[in-house]
Order: sequence, then C-alpha cells, then structure tokens
Amino acid sequence: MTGMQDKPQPGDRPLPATLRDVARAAGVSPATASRALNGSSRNVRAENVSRVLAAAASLDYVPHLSAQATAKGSTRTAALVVSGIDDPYFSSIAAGVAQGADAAGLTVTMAVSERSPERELQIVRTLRGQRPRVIILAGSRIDGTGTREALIEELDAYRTAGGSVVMVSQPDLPFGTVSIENAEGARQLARALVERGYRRFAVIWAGERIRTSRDRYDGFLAGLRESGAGIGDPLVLEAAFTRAGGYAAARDLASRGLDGVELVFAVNDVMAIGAMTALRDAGLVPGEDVAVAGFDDIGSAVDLVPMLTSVSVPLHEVGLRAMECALSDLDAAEVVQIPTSVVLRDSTPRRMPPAP
Amino acid sequence: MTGMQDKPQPGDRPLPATLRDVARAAGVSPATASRALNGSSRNVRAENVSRVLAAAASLDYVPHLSAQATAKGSTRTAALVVSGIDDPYFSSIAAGVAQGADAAGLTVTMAVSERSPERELQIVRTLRGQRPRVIILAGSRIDGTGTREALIEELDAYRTAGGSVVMVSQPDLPFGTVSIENAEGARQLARALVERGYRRFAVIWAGERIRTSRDRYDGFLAGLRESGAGIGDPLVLEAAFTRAGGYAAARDLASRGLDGVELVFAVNDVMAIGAMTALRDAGLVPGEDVAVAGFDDIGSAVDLVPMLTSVSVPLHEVGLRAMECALSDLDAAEVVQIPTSVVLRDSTPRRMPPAP
DNA sequence: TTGAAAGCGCTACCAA
DNA sequence: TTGGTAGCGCTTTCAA
Repeated sequence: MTGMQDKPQPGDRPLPATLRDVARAAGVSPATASRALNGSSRNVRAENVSRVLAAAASLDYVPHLSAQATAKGSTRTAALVVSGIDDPYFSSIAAGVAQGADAAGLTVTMAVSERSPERELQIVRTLRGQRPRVIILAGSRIDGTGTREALIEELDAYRTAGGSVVMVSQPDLPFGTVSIENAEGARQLARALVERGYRRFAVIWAGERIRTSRDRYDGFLAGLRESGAGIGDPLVLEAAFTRAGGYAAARDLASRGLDGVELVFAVNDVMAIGAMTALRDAGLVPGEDVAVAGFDDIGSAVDLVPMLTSVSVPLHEVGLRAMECALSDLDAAEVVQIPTSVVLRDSTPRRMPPAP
Repeated sequence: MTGMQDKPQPGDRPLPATLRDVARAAGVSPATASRALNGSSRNVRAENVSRVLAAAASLDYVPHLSAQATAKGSTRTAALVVSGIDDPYFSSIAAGVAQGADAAGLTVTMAVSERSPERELQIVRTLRGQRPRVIILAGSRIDGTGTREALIEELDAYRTAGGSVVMVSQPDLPFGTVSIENAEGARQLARALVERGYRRFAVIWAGERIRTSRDRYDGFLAGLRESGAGIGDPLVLEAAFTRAGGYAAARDLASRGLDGVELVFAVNDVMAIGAMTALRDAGLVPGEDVAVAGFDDIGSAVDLVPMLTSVSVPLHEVGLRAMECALSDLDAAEVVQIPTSVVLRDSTPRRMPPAP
C-alpha cells in the first residue's frame, strides 16, 4: 500500500462520454447539445454550437447509435443478404451496395445465406430486429423450398413497418427488383454463337429450381430455336451453381468423349471457369477442341486462356442501383431492368463450316 | 364516404409489436416477458414461458435490437473493415469472418476503406458509435500517412470501452493480430524458384509504404540472397496493389524486351494475374518465355493458364481466426501466426540450366 | 433560443 | 417466481 488514491483523476474517464457529459462540459442542457450535434442547428445560438462541438471533441464523444436509433425509431443501416461473399458475382454486387450505402451515409450489415433458403429466412427475421432502413436480397431464389411464402410474409411485415425491400434478379417476388436480363442475354448469346458457326451445344445449368439458372437456360434455348433449323436441342448437364459444379459437369462430358459437342455454355462464369479447367485436365484445349461460354462477365474473364466469351452484367452497378432503388422508395413491385450484352472472346472462335 | 370507420380493427397493427404488447397479450409483466424471451428463463414458470412465446409468435414479435443494446449496454455485432470487397483476398477473409460471426451469433457490419487510410480512420470512428463487440481491420497498413497515431488512439479508446480489436496482417500495431507469414513465405518461394533454376528475377511490388508489399518483397530478397552467389538483385517494378497495377508493370517490362528477366514475382496474386495477361498481350507466353509467381494462392490460381505458382495463405481461415481471437479476448498485442506454404505450379516450370 | 420532462423499447434491480 | 421501477443514451415535444 502506497497510500495512493484509487479515486479516478479528474480527466480519467474509463467510460465513453455520453451526451450528458458533453452538455455539462459545454454548460448547456442535453437537449441543446443534441440539437447542436445533429438537429437542425438553425435554432441553436452559434456560440453554443461551437461550445458543444468543442466539448464533444475534447471528450472524444461518439454518439451511441443504438440509443439514437431507439430514440428516433430509425437507424442508418442497410442490410445485404448474399449467398456467399467469396464469389465474384456477389462480391461485385456487394461492392456496389457498399458504395451506394456510403454515399447515403448508411452502414451496411452483411449476412451470408450459404445458398440455404431456410437460412435466408432466418437471417431476414434477425435483420428485422435491427430495423435497417433497407434490406437487399441478392441471393438467387430457389423454388419449391416452401420458404417462399414465409419470406414474403416476413418482408412484407418489414415493409409495413417502414422498411424498404429490394431484390436482385428475382422479379417474381412482390418487391422492388433490380432485374438482370438473364433470358434476353442468354438468347442473344445463343444467336451470336450460332452465327459464329456452332451447331452442337451442351448447357451446364443448375437445374430449374434456381431461378437465375432456369432463366438463362430458357433464354439460351429460345435463342437456339430462333436461329432456325439444323440445330438440335442441346445436351443438358445439371450441376451445382459453383465452380466445382462446372468442373464436375465438364469432366463428365469430357470423359464421354464430348458426345460431339462443339460448345459448352455454362449458366455463369464461375461454372464456365471450372468447366474450362476440367476440359484442360482431360487433355482438351478450350477454344480449340471445344468452345466455352459463360454468363456474368466477371472481371477475371479476360485473364483466362482463352479469354472467356460471356454475357456482360454490370454487377457493380446492379448493387449500386439496388441501393438507390431502396432509398428512393419506389413503388413496391417496381422492376429496374439492367441490360446485358454479349461479349464474344477467344473461347468461342469463329467456326469454319465442316466440309460439305 | 361510406360511413366506414377509420379506427383500426382489433387485429390491425400497423406498428411492429413491442415487448409490452407481448406481455399484455400473455397476461404478464414486461419484465417477465423479457425474462421468458431471453433472460435465464430458469426463473420463469414454464407455463408463463409458453404463454409469452405463443404471444410473441402470434404478434410476430421481433425484439428491437437497438433498444436491447441501449438497455444492455452491449450489442451482438462485429465490424469488419476491408480495403475493397471485390478482391478475392478480402472477400475470402470476409467469408471467414462471416462464418465466425455466425457461429457466435453476431451480426457483421462491413465497411470498405477503398485503400484510403483517412477513410479507414473515419470508418473506425463511426463504427465506435455502433458499439460493436469487435472490430476487425483487414486492410493493409500504409505507412507515413499520418493517420497511424490517430487510428491507434481511436482503437485504444474503443478497447478501453470494452471492445476488442483484431488486425489482420499488421503486427506492428499494438493490437491482437492474425499475422500472415509474408516474409517467410516469400523467402521460401524465392529459394524454391532458385532451386528450379531461375537466376534473373523481377519483382512487382506496391512500394515500401504498404506493409504487406514490403514484407513480401523483403522476404523474397532475403531468400534470393541466401540462395548463394550467381543471383543478381532483382529488377524492381512498383505498381498499384491491384490487377491493373500488375498489368501496367508487366506491360512496361515486356515493352523493354524483358531485360533478361526469367521470372516475375508479383507480391500478390491479382497483380500476378494482371501481369500474366499483360505479358500475353505483348505476345509472350507466361511460363515459357517468362515465368510468373504470385502470393496468396487465391482460388482462381488453378484456373489460370499456366496454373499460377504462389504462396498459399488460408484466407478463409485467417478471417475465421480473426473472429475467434476477437471473441476469446486474448492479450492486447498477441499475435497469431498463420503459416504459409509454397505451391509450385506450371507458371514456373523447372528451368534447364543454360548450355555452359 | 433554451431547458425540463417525457418518452423510445428494452433490461435489471429490488421487493414482494 | 413475479411485477414495479428505474434506468440505458438519446431525441423531441412543450413551455418558458
């Protein structure tokens, strides 16, 4: 014992400063301090404003956002739900969302559903408790899981309470949607490929229950059929909606000697990338022995060999627009169409017609 | 006018149900309702628990997290700061963090600093107001920006208030750190490459001010020097810490005819990928005309042609461990080392010694 | 322009 | 085991 006092020194503040501390230090009431810090500071005497600001600075005051939220009844946060963040598709969208949120002064909370509709539903439920200003759902809808109605109900309740909901690429739900022209993009891709001379196609998709997968598949098929006669229905391979899925499907195809397929269309780029690697692993040269095309035009498409033909989707913009839609409080079921465009590259070289 | 009443119907609840509503519906006090819903429900009669639960369910009650947070003085959130989310390095870490947060029942809020230290500082400040349980900083430190002290001060205040801070790969700050063995990994890579027969190197880095860049560069240099005589100092190219940076640097190198360089080491994979594309665009074949190596071993390294030699960093695990460290409240400046390992692939084939 | 006071929705203490 | 009550930190009437 040295006789030293344990009593905190005057400047010792173990606890973060509260608004009351600031008010006291500035010699004003908490009400005035509050007004000076955010409220329309028009009605606070300039001198007091600076006193409060100075006090806040010297006390290292940081407003307690939760307290603010309870008092005001609203937060400054946006919630984003993705299937998986380590996927170029979602991380690009997330980047756009983050940018939009930042511009609007919102904090973004992110949740990962791991492609499970049940998990997604549970996430939305938790999110509701957070009272975010907006909820953006970017994961692709999966049909027939029985969670659809529950999800709609949950989101409806959220919206009724004043929140705004925006879906990315799921126009069949009754909410504002940033919709990617999946079918149309795939259709144009098919036509462009036929024009390049391809006739025998394989499509790697993720089944009809994944909305995005189905739309792109349907569009591709439509494009082929429109292209006139001489084009048989494509060989259809179902696989997981991931790189691994694309790899597995293409490996199987290769092991069967390609079945005469000239071009493999995978319904997204990561699947296409997996497919290209699988083909190479099977001793085939993508772009020469068999062409490959994808969808999304993720950034790395141009770093592949051969560069990947794809359908360009401005993913970053999709995220940004989703945020903007949410904030501009558009009509419930409004749909913003994001156009896509075909980008032909070396993975689908022009094909010489076979000798007659 | 139809004479219909505007008065809300009995079951009409435009506002979200509050705990009081639930309590009332269950015929208990708010205190009991609160206990039934979360508090150690040991001391609530079973019958009341079920009454409350039923009432909550029927009213679609979702607890107001902000209110909870103000009352309890603590939240269930974790904050993650990254340089940019659409970068495989950060999105993999983010995935790990998200998984860890999920396991701990935390919500994660994500902020993007766009590689600006000022922005990062400002983000941390805002984050503090959120009172998250943990803050994880994953962006690489940039020296000499004058924000270092301010950042430390901010984080210290946060920690004093009970939060826990974990940095990813920035062991020079006085906080818990998940440290990647950057120097050691690069050193071993250099040795392995020398062993494969390479002698003339170029290094594409992002300058000494970016800590990660410097550590990897230093390690690589050390590895070369240890490898004995006959190895000149590498050609050094500085570029942005991005794919575009790698592209630009390699383009310049190629336009100078490679200057005799046999292998280009880029201090991260995205730079290496950009470099490979630049070399190809210049008519060179990576892996044949010039070898390329990167660092991080991001997932797509095996989808490149040639497959990219790299130093493997378990990024997902890094994120997960960061979360775990934060939650296990380890000593302030504890450092968890994440080992790295060299992965040799086709982009650096064994090199035949030149004819004597 | 200002301050007192009454909340916001929830938790936690203290008696009962 | 329960309910009353006093907060948590902030905002926002309502008077002064």
